[in-house]
Amino acid sequence: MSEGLPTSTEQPRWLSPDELATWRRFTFLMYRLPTALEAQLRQDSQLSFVEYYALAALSEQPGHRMRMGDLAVLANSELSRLSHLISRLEKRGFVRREPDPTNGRCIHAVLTDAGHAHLVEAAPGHVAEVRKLVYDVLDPNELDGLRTAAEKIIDCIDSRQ
Amino acid sequence: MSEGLPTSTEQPRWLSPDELATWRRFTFLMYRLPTALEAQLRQDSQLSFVEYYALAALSEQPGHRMRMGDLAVLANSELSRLSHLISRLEKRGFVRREPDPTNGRCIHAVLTDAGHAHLVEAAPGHVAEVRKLVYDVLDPNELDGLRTAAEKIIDCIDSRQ
DNA sequence: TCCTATCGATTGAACTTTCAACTATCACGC
DNA sequence: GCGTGATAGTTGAAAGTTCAATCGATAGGA
Repeated sequence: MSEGLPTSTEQPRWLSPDELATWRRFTFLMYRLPTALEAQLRQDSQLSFVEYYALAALSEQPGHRMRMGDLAVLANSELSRLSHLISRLEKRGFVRREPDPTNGRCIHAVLTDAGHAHLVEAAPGHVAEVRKLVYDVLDPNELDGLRTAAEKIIDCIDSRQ
Repeated sequence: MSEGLPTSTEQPRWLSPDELATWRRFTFLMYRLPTALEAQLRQDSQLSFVEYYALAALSEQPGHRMRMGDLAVLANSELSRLSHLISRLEKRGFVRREPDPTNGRCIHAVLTDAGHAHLVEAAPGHVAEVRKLVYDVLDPNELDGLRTAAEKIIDCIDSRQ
């Protein structure tokens, strides 16, 4: 059913045609942009979007290491998903697991040298793609708007538990 | 690796700290918003985001029917994904397949009465969620900016094949 | 007419994500 | 010290997606 035309007798606050058009463009973007970026990453570096950002997050930590739970937050993943993902990266030799000496419950994901090297190879191509698809296309004003909008929506989601 | 600090000798056009911050917020949004919307849809209507928009697209067509390929475009899916998805919806009685009499290669996905009824049940809750998370949060100016930004990025992606 | 290429769609296998159940460790009150 | 509950992470199965192979229908040329 179209969100533009009420056919139920329930809530009356449907989207206006204009709002609907914006929504369609935006959902399309939320699908297409990740797809486009992943295509480049897979092609050139055999990495998915999440894998790249997991490695990237590790590379920014002192000691190239991080607790699984913290990494899950940075990589926008649930713990279970991250655990599987790290297992796969471990098999490829990009990451290893080490127990946290200060807390027996915690596990550190540690970037290996091979993993770091792979990331260093992958980063320029990925960043170039982000530039081409986003930063070269929007002017600073539009970028700022995007950031504000993103922050507002995220705050709203966060504020509901 | 951080996109903010070059460690490779290749391309020099890294993101500035400001650009990087914007990018992080935006990727976070691209993950969180669909997740939040899907949570509501699954909870209240046992539908995924794609399933909802596939049913919605069908409901807007004359005869509540559409060729698989066209539906794939509207639902932001590849044909294979859509084929599996329609099979699942078919099992639940929301959709059926019919051959296209005008072209033996084509198949129509047809919304059943049960499927339409389910969509009518689902729509108000979903639209309310979109309102709450997006339209109630952004002012018309910001919405407009979002739309322009989305259009520009999509155009850019489309223009590269 | 036949041969080939292309199109629209399906299929099954491989892969990834999700979900629920489980293990192990720690924190706290008693 | 000893249960009880919360925390951190893993695991396996189920669900969903992606990829490559396939199949039938059609279009276009020799």
